[in-house]
Amino acid sequence: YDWSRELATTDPEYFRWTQWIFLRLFDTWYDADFQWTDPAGKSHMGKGLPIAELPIPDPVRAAGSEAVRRYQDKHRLAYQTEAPVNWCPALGTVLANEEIIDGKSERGGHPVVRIPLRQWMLRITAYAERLLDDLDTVDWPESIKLLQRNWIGRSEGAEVDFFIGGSASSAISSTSPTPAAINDFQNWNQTRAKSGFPREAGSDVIRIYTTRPDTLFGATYMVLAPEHSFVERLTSPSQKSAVETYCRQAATKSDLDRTDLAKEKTGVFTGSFAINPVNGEPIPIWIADYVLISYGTGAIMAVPAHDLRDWAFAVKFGLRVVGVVQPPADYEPNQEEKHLAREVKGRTEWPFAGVGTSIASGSYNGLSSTEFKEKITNDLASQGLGRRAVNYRLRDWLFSRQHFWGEPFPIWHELDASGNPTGLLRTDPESELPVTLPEMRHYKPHGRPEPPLAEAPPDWRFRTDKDGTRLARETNTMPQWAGSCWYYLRFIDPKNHTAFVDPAKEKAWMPVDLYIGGAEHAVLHLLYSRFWHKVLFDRGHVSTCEPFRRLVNQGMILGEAELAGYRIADGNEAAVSDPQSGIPFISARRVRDDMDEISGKPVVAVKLAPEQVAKKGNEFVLAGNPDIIVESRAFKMSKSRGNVVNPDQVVADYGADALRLYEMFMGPLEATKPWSMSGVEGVSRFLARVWRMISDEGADEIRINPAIQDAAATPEQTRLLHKTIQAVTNDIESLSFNTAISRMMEFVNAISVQDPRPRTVIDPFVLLLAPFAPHLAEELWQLLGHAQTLAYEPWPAFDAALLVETEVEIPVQINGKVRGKVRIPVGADQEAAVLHAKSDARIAEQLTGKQIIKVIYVQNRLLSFVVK
RNA sequence: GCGAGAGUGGCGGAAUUGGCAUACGCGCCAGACUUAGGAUCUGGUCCCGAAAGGGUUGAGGGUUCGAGUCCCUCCUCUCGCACCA
Repeated sequence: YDWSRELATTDPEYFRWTQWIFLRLFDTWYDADFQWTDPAGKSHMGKGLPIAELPIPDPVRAAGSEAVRRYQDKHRLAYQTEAPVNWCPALGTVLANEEIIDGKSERGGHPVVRIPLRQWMLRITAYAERLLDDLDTVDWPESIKLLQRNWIGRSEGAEVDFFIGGSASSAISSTSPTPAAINDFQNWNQTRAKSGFPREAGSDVIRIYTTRPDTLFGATYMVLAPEHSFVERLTSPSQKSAVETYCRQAATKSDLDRTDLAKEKTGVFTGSFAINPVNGEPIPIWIADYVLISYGTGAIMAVPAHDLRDWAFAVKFGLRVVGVVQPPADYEPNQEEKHLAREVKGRTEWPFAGVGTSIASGSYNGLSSTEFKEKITNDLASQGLGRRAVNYRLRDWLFSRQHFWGEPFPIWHELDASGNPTGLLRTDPESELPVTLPEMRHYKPHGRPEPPLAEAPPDWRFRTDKDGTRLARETNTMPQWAGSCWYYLRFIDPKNHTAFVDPAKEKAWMPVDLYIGGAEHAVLHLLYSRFWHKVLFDRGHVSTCEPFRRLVNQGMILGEAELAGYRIADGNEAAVSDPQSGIPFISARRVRDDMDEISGKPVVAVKLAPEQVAKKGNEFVLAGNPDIIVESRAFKMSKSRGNVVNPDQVVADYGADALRLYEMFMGPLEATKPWSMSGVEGVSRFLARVWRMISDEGADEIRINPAIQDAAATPEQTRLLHKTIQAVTNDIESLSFNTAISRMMEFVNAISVQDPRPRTVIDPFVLLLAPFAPHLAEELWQLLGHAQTLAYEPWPAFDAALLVETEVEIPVQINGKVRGKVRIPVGADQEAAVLHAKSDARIAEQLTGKQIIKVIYVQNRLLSFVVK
C-alpha cells in the first residue's frame, strides 16, 4: 500500500508538517551531554540542543562562518552522507559512488549538475540509550521489548589503542621490531601516560572495541574490516596485490553473500604488525570480512583462545593461540565450542568463550574475569591507553529513497559558479512549506540510480536565492516511515493548518493508551516513531516522552487451512501411487523446509479434498494409502498461493458486522489464526438469531417481536443478564473478545427461546453487543423504540448482589477422582459440606468400609476425601 | 546456532490462574417443518465399553490430596536475529 502516494494526492498538509518535523531534526545538535528540562519541570541529562545554541569551539569560530556552518552540519541529527557505495534497488546492484556520478549524464536536455547520489541519514544512534532505557516505562509485551533491546544491542566494554607507529614508513613490519620501533613505542607510551586517552584515534594507533578487555593478554593478532581507512597504509609491498584482490572481492559481495558464506572464514595478512599495549608483543594485522566496518571501530583485537570466530580464523590461517582464561573446574564445552575442537599433539583443544579465572596475564593472574575487566579498564584509562566504552548495534537510519512518491526534503544544495555543489545546504523557510511534488510525465523508477526527481522541471529543481547563490533542490524523497512516524499525533488534530497538532489537544490525548499493531513493526516503525517522538519532546512540541503507553500485537490471519499431498513432477521415483487418484504421491515427511526439489526433480503440491484424507495417529494420510503422509496447515495469505481473502467480498456477502465479529471471535487477539469461511457463516448465523430474537420475522414489515414485553424479568433471566454483563465487561477489559462473544451467544441461546422476553433484559444486551456489531445493534436499538442513537448510552452495569446464588454444585473427589456432585448452600462450611456429601447415596457407598485420612474443602469449589 | 512463543476433539478455540478438561463456534450424524433446502428449529457428537466403569491436554519423569496449568528431560511447530568483537 503506497501510503506516501495517498498522502501526496489527498493531504498536502501532511507533507507540510512532516517536512516541518524534519526541519526540527535538521536543526538539532546531538553530540553532547547537557542538562535539559522536561515540560513537567524535571531535569534530565540528555541530548538534542538546538543548532543555534551549539557551542562552537574557538578554532572553528576563528576559521570563519563557513567553517561554523560545516561544524554545525556535522552535528545535526539529520545529515547527508556520501556513502562509499550505494545500493540501487532498481538495478539490484552495488554501484561505487563515482559510477553514480558518471551515470548522471546529460539526459533530457536538463543542465548537468554533478551532485553525487548522497543519502540522508537520521542519527537515531544519538538516542540509542534513551530508546533502550525508556522501554522500562511502557506497558508492552516483553517479547517486543526484547526485540528492541536486541536491535539496539547495547554492550559494555572498552576501547583500546594498539600502537602501529607514527607514519607509514615507521610502521612496525616484522615479528622482531627494530630498536627504532621499540623506541617509538616507549616514547608513545610515555606521552600517552601524560596526555591521556585522546577523543579521536590518531594515525599512529589502531583503535579497537572489545567487551572482553580481560583477554587482552591473549590477543595474538588484529583484524581490520576490508573498508578500514588504514588498510592501504598498513599493506606491505609484498602483500599489496593480495590485499587489493581481497578487498575488491569483499566490496562486490553483497551483505547477503557475506553472511551466507558465514561458515568459512576468509582473510589476508597486511604484512604489518601492531604492539599489544599490555605486554609489548608485536602481533600481525590481518584483513577479514568477518569484521564489520559498521560496528565498533571496524577493527578488533583477536583472541583466538576465547572467541569462537577468532578461533576459527586462527585455526584456518595457523595463527598463535594463547589461553588466558581458565574455565571453572566443572566446565563442559558447549555444542559450538566442541564443534570447533581440534587435536594438538594428541590433546583436544577447544575455544572457551565464557568467564573464569585469569592466567598468563602478568600481575592480573588469579583474578576472576569480572574483577579483571574492571581493574584493567581503570588501569588502561590511567595510562591513557584505553577507556570504558559503550557500543550499540543500532545504526543510523538511512532516511532517503529514490522514489517519486514521498515527501521531498525541504533542502537546497548551494552551487558554485560552475554549477557544482559546494556541500553546503540551505533549508526552506517554514512559511514556504510544503515542498510539493512537481508535475512529471515520467515519475516511475527508471532503473538508473538517481532519483526520478533529478529530472523534474528546471523551475522546481533550481532557484537563485536573494543573495545571488544558485541552489539545486534535493532530489531524494523521504521513505514511507516519515508519515507513519507521527500520524498518531495528526489523528488528534487532522485539520489544523497552523500547527502539526494543537498543544492543548496533544496534552489532552497523548500518550496513545492502546496501540494494536502487527509484530512485524516491532523494531522498525515502533523504534522510528519513538525516536521522532523523543526529538519532538526534547524540543517541547509534545508533552510525553513515549508515544505508546500500551502495545498489543494482533496475530496474523492466515489463509484457509489446506490439505496438500506432494508428488515429484516428472516420473514416480520412490513414489507410491494413490489408488484413488492414480497420482504418484510422496510422503510429506520428505518435503520439509520449503524444499522444492528431491534428487534434482521439482516437487509439486497437490490440493486434496477432505474425503481423500484420513487421520492416522498424529498425522494426516491419504485415505487410499495410509503410508503417504499429507500436510494439513494454513499458510500466509499470498497472491502466489491464491489463498487471499478479500475483506470487501466478505463485507458484500455477510456484512461488515459479521466480518468484524468473526475476526474477534476466531481466537485470542495475539495468536496467528487461520481464516475459515464457515466460521464467518457461524457468526453470521448468530447475528441472524439476535435479529430474530428482537424483530418479528413473521411480519411483512420490520417490526418488534411480540415476545418483547415490558414484563418483569424472572430471577434466572436477571442473573443470566448480569452474569453476561460481568463476563463481557471483563473480557473487553482483557481484550479477550472471543470469549466475550461466546458469552453473548450463550445468552442468546437461552433467551431467544423464551416468551416473554422482558425489555429490561433485552435492552442492556443490545448495548453489550454494540461494540462488536455496531450496525446491527443500532438497528435493534431503534427497533426497540429508542429515538436516540445508543452511542450515548452508558455501558450496562452489573449488580454483584444479583449474581449471588443460594446453592452451588460442587464436585466431590475421592482419592483425587471425581465420584459425584452435591448441591450445597453457598458459603457452607466444611462440616456441612461433608454432611451433604455423605448423604449422597453414591458417595456414601464409595466411602463405606474406608477410613477417611484427610478432607480437603475449598469453599464453593470442591470437596475431596483421601481414604484408605 | 542464538532468542522468544506455542503444542488441548475432525477444525478454530474455552478452562475464574493448582480445583468438574473440551465452554462457544465450525464440521459431522439423526430428527422436525418442507415440493425442495446450502433456510430454520430440536437432539446427539473426545476415546474404549452393551453397561457398570475406565482412559484422555505432544512424549517421558517429578512435586501435590489434586496438574492442561508448577518443576526437570526430550520431541515438534511458528516467529525474530544471525560473524555485533
